[in-house]
Amino acid sequence: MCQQPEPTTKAAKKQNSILTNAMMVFAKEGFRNTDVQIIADLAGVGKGTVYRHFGNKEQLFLATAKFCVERMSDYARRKVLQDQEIPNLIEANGVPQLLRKIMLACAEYYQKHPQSIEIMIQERAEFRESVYPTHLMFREENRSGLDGIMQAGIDRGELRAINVMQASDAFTDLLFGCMISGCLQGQKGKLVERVESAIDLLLNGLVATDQPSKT
Amino acid sequence: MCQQPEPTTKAAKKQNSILTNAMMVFAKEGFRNTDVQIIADLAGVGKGTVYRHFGNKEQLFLATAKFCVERMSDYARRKVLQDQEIPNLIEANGVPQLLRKIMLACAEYYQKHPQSIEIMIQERAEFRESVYPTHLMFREENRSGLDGIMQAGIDRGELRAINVMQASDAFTDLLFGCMISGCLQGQKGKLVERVESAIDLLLNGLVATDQPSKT
Amino acid sequence: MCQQPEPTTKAAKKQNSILTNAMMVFAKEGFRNTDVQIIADLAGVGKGTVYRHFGNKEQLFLATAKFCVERMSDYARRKVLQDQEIPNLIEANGVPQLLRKIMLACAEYYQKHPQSIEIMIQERAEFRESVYPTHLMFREENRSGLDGIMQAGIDRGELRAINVMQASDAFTDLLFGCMISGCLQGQKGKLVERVESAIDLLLNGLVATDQPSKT
Amino acid sequence: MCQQPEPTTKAAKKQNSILTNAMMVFAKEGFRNTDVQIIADLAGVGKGTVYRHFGNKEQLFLATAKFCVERMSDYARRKVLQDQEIPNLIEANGVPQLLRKIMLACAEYYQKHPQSIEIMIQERAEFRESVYPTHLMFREENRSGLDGIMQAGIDRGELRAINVMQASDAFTDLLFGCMISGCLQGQKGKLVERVESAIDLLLNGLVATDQPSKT
DNA sequence: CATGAATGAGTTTTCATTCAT
DNA sequence: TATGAATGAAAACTCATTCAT
Repeated sequence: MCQQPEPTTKAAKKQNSILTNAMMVFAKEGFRNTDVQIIADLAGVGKGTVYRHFGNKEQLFLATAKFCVERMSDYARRKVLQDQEIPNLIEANGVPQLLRKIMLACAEYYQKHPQSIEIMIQERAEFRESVYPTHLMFREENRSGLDGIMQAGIDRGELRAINVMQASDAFTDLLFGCMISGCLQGQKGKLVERVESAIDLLLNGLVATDQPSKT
Repeated sequence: MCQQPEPTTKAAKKQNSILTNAMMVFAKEGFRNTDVQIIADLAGVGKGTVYRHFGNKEQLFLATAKFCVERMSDYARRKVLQDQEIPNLIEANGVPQLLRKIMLACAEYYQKHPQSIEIMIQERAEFRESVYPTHLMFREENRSGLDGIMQAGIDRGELRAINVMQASDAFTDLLFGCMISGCLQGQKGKLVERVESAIDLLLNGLVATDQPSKT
Repeated sequence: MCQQPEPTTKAAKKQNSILTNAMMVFAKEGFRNTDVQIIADLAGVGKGTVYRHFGNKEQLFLATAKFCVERMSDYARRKVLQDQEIPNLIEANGVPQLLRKIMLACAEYYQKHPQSIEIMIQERAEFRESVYPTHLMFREENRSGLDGIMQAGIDRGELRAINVMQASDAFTDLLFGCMISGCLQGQKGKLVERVESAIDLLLNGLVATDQPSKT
Repeated sequence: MCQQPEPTTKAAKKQNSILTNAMMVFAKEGFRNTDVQIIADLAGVGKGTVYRHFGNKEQLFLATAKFCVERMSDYARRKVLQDQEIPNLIEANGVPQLLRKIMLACAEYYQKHPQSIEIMIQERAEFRESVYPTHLMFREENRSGLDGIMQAGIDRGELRAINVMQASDAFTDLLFGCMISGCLQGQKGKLVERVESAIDLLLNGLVATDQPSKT
């Protein structure tokens, strides 16, 4: 389960090999530090072939970033949905638990593939506003999903009557922050743990709930 | 109030001018994309002078990052403390409010100086684990302060009996995430707003507190 | 006769062209004074091509030095041997005459190609002990030949019972000295003459042979 | 005995210190590789002072070369003459022995101060024909002396009736060759030995003197 | 006179991109 | 279609020389 489907055509296999190796090298060396020749060598193709397939280094990188996000997305979707529909999952888990599962699924993927984190950072660092970052596009696409789940949580009385968009942002920002700052100093292996703790705090809050009585 | 003290000696002024311009250019172009010549030109000095002062491009960048973090730190300290002691502030504001103020002070600085955010991202992207990132060192230095405030909050019954280290991490990760993902697409001007909303959610939680009664 | 065989493949021709021009420029300007761009321009290739073929300036220079020594070696070998075996030559000429011919063949080459002398000096000046100089390697390879001829001379009663290694050294040192100090002030055209005179003196000695009778 | 007289005035001492350190650095690093700053630092003066005294790097180097040759010359003169006149020395030693002593005195100096050899090579490599090399000027100045001694040797029947100029050249060329090629591979300590053997061969010749009997 | 900070011309080297085979 | 040799623009860095203090 949770395996990537293998590409079938020969051309697709070659593309896949290039992207896989590009991911490794870009993650290890950074975008500017990466020599396309190295990627071509690792993929076992000529440099010209890389350019034929992806146009230029920038597009190769962006394709790599997209590749990473899609793999993450696939992984999380399979992991969370497991062939069920969102409403069923809400019913079965309750919204808070479902939100937790979604975040943890993402964290799990990134913990297994820390290269994806590097790619994401490289993309942000190199392309800033000039290219709409792949992972933000991913977030945008999935925002409505997250927003919908949150709204359901409010409707079901499981969540406070918060602003769903702000809450979605807080969720993803928190995930981001954990990934970027938390994966240094050998902490890469503890990403899931860190995200879990952070999400629990976000769900339940830091302030003592019997606080009002104090007033 | 909240102004940087100006450097007095001539040499310090020159260093300051180089760093200020370096900050602008590195933030705009990214580390690898920056030609040191441009910084020298903007600072009104020869390229040799830049190298004389900072050794090489890498050290120039790291000095710039340190410069940014120190300015942020000074700003937040002045803004939050206002010549008072932490215990007094806790007494006067309560812990949740104080935590809010600290985060907002940081957010305010970064909203005013979005270049600092870029510098931070560039540092992470370029130097990864090889150099202990300046902003993480800053965080490390200040962690004990944040931890202490949280502990006081628990002792005072204002915060739940959470793990203070995890909570500190969650706070800073959230701030990070907001800065990095939120400052795109013209949202740089809304950083404070975004952080404010996120911190409120983290403080109060998403889950409805009267939830148990529903069961 | 005594012509270099031309390289056949296209790649070899290009390498040859680069080396030939490198020899000219290095000899004229010196190693440190030479801009690789100039060599590339003269060879009619891009600078990148030069680096592609030779790695860096240092290796380009060392390849040039090797190129020079090999050409000299080929020239001298063809000139002296003329398709005969050493023993035959000894028989036909006698050892002193053969030694003379060898030295003169080398001198002839250097007189025709004074650039080779410059390259040799540059190599010694720039790389000192760090790289085992090309021409010393050449000497080492050919020492045994020279030693053998000398030993034959002693055996045949043509040479005094000298130490053959010391004598070989003296021969080559003398050639060296003539080349380096003698090729200044327009004396380059007289190298053969100078070597010839010096070798004759070395062969026959300066001291009057009827000297003993004076005692 | 054989000590350099110390400079007396303050300015002269400073010049001397600069030259001594320049000799060390130029010999170790080569002319182009040497940073004038290093020399200034070692001499304990400002870089400006070096330029004030010597004009530019080239002139500093040439002054250093001159300094080296003069020290060598002084050393050899003191060592050979020992307060006597040339005619007396000829009378006392005979010409062949005197020539030997002269060469060995030079060799001794260079063996003690191999840096001087490097300086000589650097000068030749860097300045070629453009500047009349210091050591060749030295040779020119002393040629008449050597020529005179040789002529005396011929007149006294100690030397064959050779061409004295050619013989002088052969002597110095041989010394040169020994110095330049012989002082590699840790052989610097054996320079005197090598020169001694070479000079003996040059004096006595390689060809067997009873050769005529063979006819 | 002495100093050493400032300068910028000059060089090496890399690597994205092209295009002839 | 695939290749990889060729290219040259671009950038980091050095250091001889100057000159204000």
